Formats: sequence, structure tokens, C-alpha cells
Amino acid sequence: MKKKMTIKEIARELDVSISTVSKAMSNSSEISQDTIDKVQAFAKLYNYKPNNIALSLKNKKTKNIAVLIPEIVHHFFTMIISGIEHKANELGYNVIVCLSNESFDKEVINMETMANGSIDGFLLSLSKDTLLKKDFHHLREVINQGMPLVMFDRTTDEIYCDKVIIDDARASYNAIQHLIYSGCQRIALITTEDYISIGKLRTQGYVNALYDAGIPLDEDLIVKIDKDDELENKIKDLFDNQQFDAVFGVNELYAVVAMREAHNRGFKIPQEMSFIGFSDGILSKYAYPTLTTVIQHGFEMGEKAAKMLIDRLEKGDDDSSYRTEVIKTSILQRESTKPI
Amino acid sequence: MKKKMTIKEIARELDVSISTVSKAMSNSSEISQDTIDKVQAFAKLYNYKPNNIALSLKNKKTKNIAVLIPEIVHHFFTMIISGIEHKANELGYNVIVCLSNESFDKEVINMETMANGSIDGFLLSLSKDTLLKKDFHHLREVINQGMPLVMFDRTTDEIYCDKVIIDDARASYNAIQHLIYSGCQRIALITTEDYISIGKLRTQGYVNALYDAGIPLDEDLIVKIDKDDELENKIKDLFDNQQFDAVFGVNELYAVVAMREAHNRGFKIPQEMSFIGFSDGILSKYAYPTLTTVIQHGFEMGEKAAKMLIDRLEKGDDDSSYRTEVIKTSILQRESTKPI
DNA sequence: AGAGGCTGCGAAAACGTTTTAGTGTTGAGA
DNA sequence: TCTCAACACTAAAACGTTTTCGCAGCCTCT
Repeated sequence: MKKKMTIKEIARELDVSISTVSKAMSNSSEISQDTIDKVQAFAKLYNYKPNNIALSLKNKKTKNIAVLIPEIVHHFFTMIISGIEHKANELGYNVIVCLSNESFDKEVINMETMANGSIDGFLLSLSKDTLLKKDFHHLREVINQGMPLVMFDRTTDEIYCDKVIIDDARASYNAIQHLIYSGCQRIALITTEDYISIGKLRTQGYVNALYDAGIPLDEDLIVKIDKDDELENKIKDLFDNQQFDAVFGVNELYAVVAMREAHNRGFKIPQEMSFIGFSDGILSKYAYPTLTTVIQHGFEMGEKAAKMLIDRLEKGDDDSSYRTEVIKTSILQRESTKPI
Repeated sequence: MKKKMTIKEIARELDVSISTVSKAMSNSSEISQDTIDKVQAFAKLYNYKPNNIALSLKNKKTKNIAVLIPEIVHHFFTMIISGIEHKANELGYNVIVCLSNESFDKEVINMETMANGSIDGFLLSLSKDTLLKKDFHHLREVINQGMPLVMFDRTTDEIYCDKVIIDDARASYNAIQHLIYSGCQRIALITTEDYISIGKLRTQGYVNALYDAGIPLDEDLIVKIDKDDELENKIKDLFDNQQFDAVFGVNELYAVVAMREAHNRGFKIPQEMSFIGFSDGILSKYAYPTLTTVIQHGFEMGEKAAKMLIDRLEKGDDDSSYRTEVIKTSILQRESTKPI
């Protein structure tokens, strides 16, 4: 086990001062070419690499950013992380991943343990719990300490900071419009409870699209899911009690499970019943039939969020000109809807 | 924006020495209760938190561990990460996620940038590229520097270190046995090329199970996939040219795609044809019909790997008594196989 | 009253680096 | 020969901690 080389070691071995070594390593013009060569050769030989922690302490920069998300076992979030990691690496940053598991407490703890010098900035998507509690003091605290924070996907209006979001209302509007154009009239909606901003916005898009198309809104066609374990039963209820010719699910799971129920009940898809999901995951891609879906471009969202954070870190424009970037969605037509 | 509180600040404000503050914060017996109270009250008031970087430098410990994986957009890997994160957090460590994207070069670069003080140890699953090249110098280097390394899932025999693996051969043996017990005789195998140790081992389990059951091996029933984009065609070829009553896929995607092809060709599942996949992802769960699958317990694997690494970090038993832990698999019977 | 032992605190080193502000030697110009 | 600049290098501070050692002052024994 080789001992770790430090500048100090090199200085001692080469019988020069610490400062000389440091400057030689950075090709400073203060140092003679002879010395530079000597030092760099020695450093290379012994595989010297500057200690990152020492650099961080000196520069007050860690080149680390934290991304705090509710869950990692979700295609959309992993795409976002991929995007973040990709962009961050490109710009010389490392990514520390923290999971809140949808818990307010864990979100707070994670932010506190990270905010003591370990990282330069935060990338955050709020937990359900936090959204419910509407308690954002931990975000305020971090921002007050001067640590940049960029929120993505699950955000709140109560905090002023950079944000990257999907235009959920529009995306959902487009999906419904797509169904209507393809000839559907009675469109069921499977969504989340309203405290998830995403569910609320997507519901709104649904409502607006129906309105603009002159189709009356039927509340009985809207199913709100709180916990995933009630999903199947609520969908069965829907099929038992209502008639409809299309289903829009605010995520791919909802759509796929509904599609399966339709399949079991002998509906022809998409001739008798059409389906659109949200978020282009593996489920949509390999469902039977394959699911038409709203693509959220998670990778791009991650890249953009990372870029916004790092820009703020490096440009340091604290002039609170916070921006909110909207990631466009698109519809990927597959087998579960009729061609327009 | 509040200025960051440091020990130095507190010392100055309270007109005591730096050492006194430090000791007071840790309730040292050297300091009078009066002073302790005074210091702690002040610290709390100004929300003092010790700077992690300074601590890292002093202690030569960062309380960070890196996990380097080939891909994050995979259910199995996200489960592993969840497990790692969970255990690491429990033990007071943060997790830095690095992605190699199956590239040897990125794996090397990631390890080098991490190994300069940023982390205390590595959790690693090898990239395909590295497995192909069989070049492990970067691992040796890291180990030589005295940095603990725990490999999981995709490992190599050429490197001595702690490992956590699935007993792939046995898992696959069990799956095939399951099919045989349920009455299947001609079982197709959809696997990866042999350089992926996982594909190789699972193939071996398949071979052994057939042998032990006295079923002759038919090489034509084995399909090897290299790139995912050739998957569908190779499966179609299989259906075109061979007859069989069961399919075992070495991951869930292979099994699901094959099942879909069977579905399209009108086979009754599982009566006429059975399917088993590997790794209990979302695809298996929501496939139609739901897919019987070998559960790998990724979360547990992550937890165990994290624990092994942290144990080594804290106990510091460098006596090279490297262990290899084997995570047991189990079979989750769903709709795609006949009950035994 | 002197020796010894607590008590409560401070000075300084150490972790590994960069950077600012010198310092000594050399050579050239006056 | 004196001065000044250029050159090549070094000393020391700084980043924020912890920890070892030392040192007063006071008390208690004998």
C-alpha cells in the first residue's frame, strides 16, 4: 500500500519549498523551467494527485452538488438523474444522491447534513409529505445561507428560486386533444389527489381540453388515486359503473393498469377504447399493446436543472433574477390510440 | 444572506479561545459548565454547524462513499442504490453516484476523480466494456492506495476484494427446475453474450438443470443477445424456426418481449407456453400476463454491499480476509407459469 | 510555607493546498 | 561602485477543525 503523495512530501524529497512545488505544478512563470520539469517528473513518477478536500477547504468550493429526490425507483427520476449526472460531469461536478422517500423529515435531515460544506448547491424535487405539509422552512434556510437551490418537477410557488418544470397542464391538454381528434368522446381521467401539484395541473389540462372541445365535464369519469394499492380497485369500480371510450392516466402505471383491465374485459384497443399515459417509461414501451404516451424528456430536464445550478454557482449572479424553465413535452403515438 | 458561523467567530464574540469553543461544543470535561452553556447557547442561536470539509481534512475521512454503476435506468440497479443509500445513511454516510454508461474509459476517469480524497471507499459494478477488455488496472491502483473497494453484481475473479453477488447459476437452475416441475420439456433460453459473467452463469444453470432432469440440451433453443436492438428479431427467428413450451429470459425485458411475441402468435400463456424472467422489475409486475420471475433482492444486495464497505472503513481490518457474500434469490410465481 | 494536584483555559500544531508578500542573488545601467 | 530590476525561490497566512501540551491560579496537605 503506497503512501499518499502530498506536496509536502515532494518538497522534502526534492529539497525545495512547498510553495515552489505548488507553483511548479501549475507551470507558474515564477519558477524556472528546470525546477518545473524536475517537480512535474517527480510528481508523475509517484502519481501525485492534489487532495480534493484540501482544495475544497481552501477554495470554499467542493465541486459537488446534491440532488434530493423523493424516490429513485422511477423511470422519470432515473432519467433526470442521468441528465443531471451527465451535465454535471461535463462541467466538472460530482453528484451526491439523496432520497427523501417522500418523507418531510428525511428531506429536512438530508438538507441539513448536506448544507454544512459538503456541497455547493442543491437540486431538489419535493416529497409528497412536504407538499402536503406546505412547510418549506428548510428551503428558506438553505437559500438564506446563500446556497443556490434549483427545484425541478415537483416545485412550489412559495419559494423563490430557479425552477425547471414540465408544463403539465399543457401536456395533459395536448393528450386529451389527441384523444378527441382521434374520435374519442367520453374520456376517463385517472389522476392523483390534488395536493400533488402535478396531479392537479394535469387534471386542469384535462378539464380545459374538454371545455375547449365543447365536451361536457363528467366528474364521475375522474378517478383520484392516493395510494398505489387502491389503484386496481378504483379502476375496476370505474369500469363497473361508467361507460367511456378513452382513458388518460397521469402516469404510465395508471394507464397500463387501466389498459389491462380493459383487455381483461374484452375491449378492443384502440378500436373500442384508447389509452394515453404520461412519462415514457419501460412500461409504456413494452405494454401490450404498446402505450401512446406523453414524453416528458426527463434527461433533458436533468441536464437543464444541473446547468442552471452550475451557472449560478459559477457566474454568481445573486441578483435574484430567478428563472423558471419549462420543458416541452411531446406525444409518442404507439398502438394504444387510433391514428389521427 | 447570513454569514456562515465558524468556531473562530464564536470565539471572538464570546472572548474565549478557539480551543475552548471546540471543547465546549463537545462537552469536554476540561471546560466549566458555565462556559459550556454560554458557548452552546450562542452556537444554537446563530445556528452554528461544524464545517464538514474542515472535519474531513482533519480526520482524513469524508463520510462519503462512491457507487459506480454502469447504468441507472434499470430497476435492479435502482433497487441496489436504494439499498446502499438506506444503509449508508443509517450509518452516517453519504452516497455519491457515478455512472460509467458501460464504458471502460468513463469508469477509469470516475475512479480517478473520486480517489483523490473525495470519498472513503468504492462500491462498484463493472461496465460491459471493462468486462470485455479485462483491464482492471484502475481497480488495482485504488486498492493499492489503501482505499476499500466492494464489488457487487458484475464482478471479476481477477481482483481480490469484498464482493456481493447473486448466485446466478443456482438462481437460473432453480428457475429451469421450476419450469420442468410445472411440466415443460422444451425450454428456450434467451441470454446475453458470454463475456457478461451474468449471462454466462445463468446459461450454465440452465444447462445443468436440463442435464440433471435428463433433458437433452438443444443449442438451437439458446438465443444470445448482444445489443438490445437485435432482441426482437432474434426472438422472431426463434419462434419461426423452433418449437418449445417455455422460455427463460435472463432479464425481465427478454422474457416480456418473448411473451409478447408468443401472445401475438396466439399461444395461450401459460397453458401452451410458460415464461420466467429474471429480476423483479416493474415490467414483470405489470406485464400481461404478469410474469413469474426470479427475484434478486437488489435492495438487500445494496444494503449488504454498503455494510461490508463501511465495516471495513470503520474496523479497518486490512488483513485481506476478503469475503464474498451471496444473496439468495427466490422465485415469485405469477401468471406466466403453470402452478407446480 | 512549600509541594503537589486540580481546574479551567489558551497556544500551537496538524490536515494539504494556494497565494501573498517577501528575500537573496545576479546582472545591467549610471 | 552604487542602485535597481529581474529572477527564482521561500515563509507564512489562510481555509475550519481537533487535539496535545502547557500554564496559570488556587486549594489542600503536611
